[in-house]
Amino acid sequence: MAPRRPSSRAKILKAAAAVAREAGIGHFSLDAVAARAGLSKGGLLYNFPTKSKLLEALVEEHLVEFEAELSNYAACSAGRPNALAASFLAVTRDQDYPQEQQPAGLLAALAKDPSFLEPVLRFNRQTLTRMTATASDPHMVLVAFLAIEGLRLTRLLGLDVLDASERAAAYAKLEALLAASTPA
Amino acid sequence: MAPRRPSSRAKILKAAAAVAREAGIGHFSLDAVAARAGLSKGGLLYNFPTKSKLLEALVEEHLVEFEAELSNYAACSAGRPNALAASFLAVTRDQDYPQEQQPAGLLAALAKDPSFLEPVLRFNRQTLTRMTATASDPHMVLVAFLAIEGLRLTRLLGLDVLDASERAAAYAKLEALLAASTPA
DNA sequence: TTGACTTCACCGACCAGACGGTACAGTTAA
DNA sequence: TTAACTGTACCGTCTGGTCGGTGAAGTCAA
Repeated sequence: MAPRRPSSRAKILKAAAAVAREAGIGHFSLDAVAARAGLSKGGLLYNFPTKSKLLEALVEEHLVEFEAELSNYAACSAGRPNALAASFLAVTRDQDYPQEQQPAGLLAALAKDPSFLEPVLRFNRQTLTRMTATASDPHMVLVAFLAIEGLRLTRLLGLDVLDASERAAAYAKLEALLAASTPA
Repeated sequence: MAPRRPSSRAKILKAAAAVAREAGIGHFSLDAVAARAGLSKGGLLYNFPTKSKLLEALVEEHLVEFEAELSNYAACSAGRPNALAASFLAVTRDQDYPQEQQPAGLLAALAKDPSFLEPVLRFNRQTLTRMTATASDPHMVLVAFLAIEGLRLTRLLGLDVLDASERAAAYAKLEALLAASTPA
């Protein structure tokens, strides 16, 4: 599991993410990744013996990064009601990047085989379970989770219809709902 | 615009949707669509001169169907607060199909070229504008819209983590929030 | 009526390029 | 020396798209 030469692997993963974003999913080719990483195809395939392994690693990397990001925010939200949901929201707000910076690797993986997203599904399920476990109003947390996923996924797919002020309003409203949530 | 022989076009579009669902996006090939439609590739390309045109039509068809569905529900919601949002929610609830019945053609189109989803973006933008225009609490409607999109997109991508009872609870909570919404 | 001609809808062989993956020889650091 | 790593050449497959047909139906002049 531990890479012997982490620099190559990391470089490749970064290049792969860039290719997925720029070339578009569906044009995610090994040649493109190798070229982008400043590497020959042989070198690429030495590090990732198949395209599937590369996509798997890309999904894995994204999850690890996101998890780290989430726990960074945990401190700020600690003690507040619905702390985890508030962190999830805060991460999403602060990652409000334009479409060119989305983790398109997830989509490239999906295009190859939907089952590559199973780790994401497990992570989301676990996060949701933790979020509702301590919630004063679990149903409100469900709605908030869905809204946040709505924000994240519309962004990922380039289907984000909210303008900047609407997004800000949505974030604020969600924060308020989470902070004030009591069973209806 | 009006097809001279609608039967072939309709048959092909149906087959294309089926192929997108069953073969998975990324394996959406013209040969597969032609075979599924009981047609030669030549015949397919007679009706849709390029793959792009086919995907375009697939997206268009989906939007038309969804729009019709939405206006079917408009009557039921008429008069209620946030009528359009309520309809949008109701359609989403009643289309709570398993993942095998999702409009995967949208993803196939996305894989080929993200700009194929622009009509969807326009439609969503328009729907959201109409939803907020008459809302007593526009920010609540924003949140509801995002939550519904969350439901729809997680479903589409196979990332739906809610179990049946949670989904039911989420639908109910959203209905309640929309029905009772007054400015916070 | 009939025969020449046109259009429509479709067929299927074929092609060129892209792509994933293999084979293997070379290089370099320990 | 050896093991980790890289580069290059190549292969087979898949796939979108082209192209020359084919039969059925219709049109129309003589």
